[in-house]
Amino acid sequence: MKRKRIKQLLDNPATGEDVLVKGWVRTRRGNKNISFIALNDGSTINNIQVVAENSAFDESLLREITTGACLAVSGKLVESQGQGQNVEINASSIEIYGKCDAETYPLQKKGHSMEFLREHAHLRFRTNTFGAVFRIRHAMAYAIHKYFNDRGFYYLHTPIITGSDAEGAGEMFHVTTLDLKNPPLTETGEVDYSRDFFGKVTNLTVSGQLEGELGALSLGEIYTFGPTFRAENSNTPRHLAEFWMIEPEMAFYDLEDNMNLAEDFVKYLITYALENCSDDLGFLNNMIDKGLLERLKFVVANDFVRITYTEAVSILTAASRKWEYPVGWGRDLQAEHERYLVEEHFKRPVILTDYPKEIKAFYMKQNDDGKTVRAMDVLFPGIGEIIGGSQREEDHDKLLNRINELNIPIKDLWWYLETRKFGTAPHSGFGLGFERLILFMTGMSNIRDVIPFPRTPKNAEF
RNA sequence: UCCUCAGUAGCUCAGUUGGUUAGAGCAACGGACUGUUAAUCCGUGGGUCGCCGGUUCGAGUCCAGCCUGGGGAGCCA
Repeated sequence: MKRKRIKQLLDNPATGEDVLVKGWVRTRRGNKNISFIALNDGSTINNIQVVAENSAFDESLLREITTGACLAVSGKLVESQGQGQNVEINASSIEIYGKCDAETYPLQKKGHSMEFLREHAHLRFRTNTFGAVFRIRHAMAYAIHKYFNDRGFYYLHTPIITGSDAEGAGEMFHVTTLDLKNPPLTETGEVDYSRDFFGKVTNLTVSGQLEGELGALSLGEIYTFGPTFRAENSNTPRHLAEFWMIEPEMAFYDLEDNMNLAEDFVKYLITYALENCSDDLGFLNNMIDKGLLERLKFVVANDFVRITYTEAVSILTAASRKWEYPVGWGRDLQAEHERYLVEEHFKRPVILTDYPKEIKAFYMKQNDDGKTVRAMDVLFPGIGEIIGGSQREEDHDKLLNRINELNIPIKDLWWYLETRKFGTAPHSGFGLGFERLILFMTGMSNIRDVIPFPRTPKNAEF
């Protein structure tokens, strides 16, 4: 008999048929006559109830059906006599693939703290919460590719190892094959990277943007979706040392087009989840965050507020409120300021644009006022900046001047500058932090719980 | 990295001004129960009190250092 997924049985229950399911025991209840086994195979958050008449099975086999054990069960799918489910399987045979010693298995029938489960990341997939989170994570990854593919964007693979040290997005992880105990040295006593694997200093990428621009300036619209690495000593519920980022980059888009895309994109993803992950979202809404569904629907239904940095500073200055950090034109906005705008003043997602050039990256398009750049940050309730992007500076000389002002070594960026020399074009793009999106989508509160194996300072277990 | 809180049974926690043998609920295990839904009821076992020093007649409790984790901040996505 061919195995059926539990999702399939529950979605289209063909009662009366013999079925075969395989999965892991969530709980087993019963008395000396009958056993009820809740079985889950990961296809859905819902379990199927297996009913076994104890007299039909060896006592030793029944004893081994404990929480966590892996079973193959065949039997007839019937309407349930009990209240909690529509259908159940009357087991005719049970095979135990993997026993699970109840005395040493870390997961219990009852709830565990997120911290405890994080330390058991190899097993936490077996919980309802993490099953839901990682099914949603998958659905979002798929929806991202679908969104862009349907709109003529090309998926571009930008390098993970980079020789460019000029992206300026944070501390980088060094990549080397040199013997750290005994590295080759130059005459002046420095490490001689010309004898390293790539013949130069290399790092793990902090962004695929610069390479993404190269693709956009010929392919038109591209996006990247890959791992990103930051060696910052950040210890917060919103930061990872290894995370996934989506970076679309579009020729002929100005900042307005860029904002329109970002807003449409995020709303599409939320809508996709609402339509395709309702069981998992419903569970998370009940167990993790009672306001989750309401918030997701609200974001889809309402326009994002769009204001300039300068307008935001005015609002913050006028707010009758004490700031821990001062507000003033030219200062970067702090978390408390962003939170006020999103969660109190506007009570909806906010896109801030046209920041002072001093607090933004070198590649952003300079406005005519000489003071601001065509930047945009999309701020979300609860998680802060979910998207950061800009129109890019396409003017070769303006870009070169800015690079020189910031003392960025041109030898690392000659190829980037050449795109402005040969057939330059107005273009824009942004970066969306995938895990921050998943935080918002699931109502989870710590970013370490929305990536299967989090990498953070002092933690690379599993 | 800074601020702050915490670390006691498998899990979640209590533990009095420092004082004899460190407790509870849940889980596990044994038993009862004719269909259970985080089943229920009765019973049993289970401890390097994060680590290392110090103070003291005596430290889970007080002090110093370190480690780990949570929350907040910075950096950012």
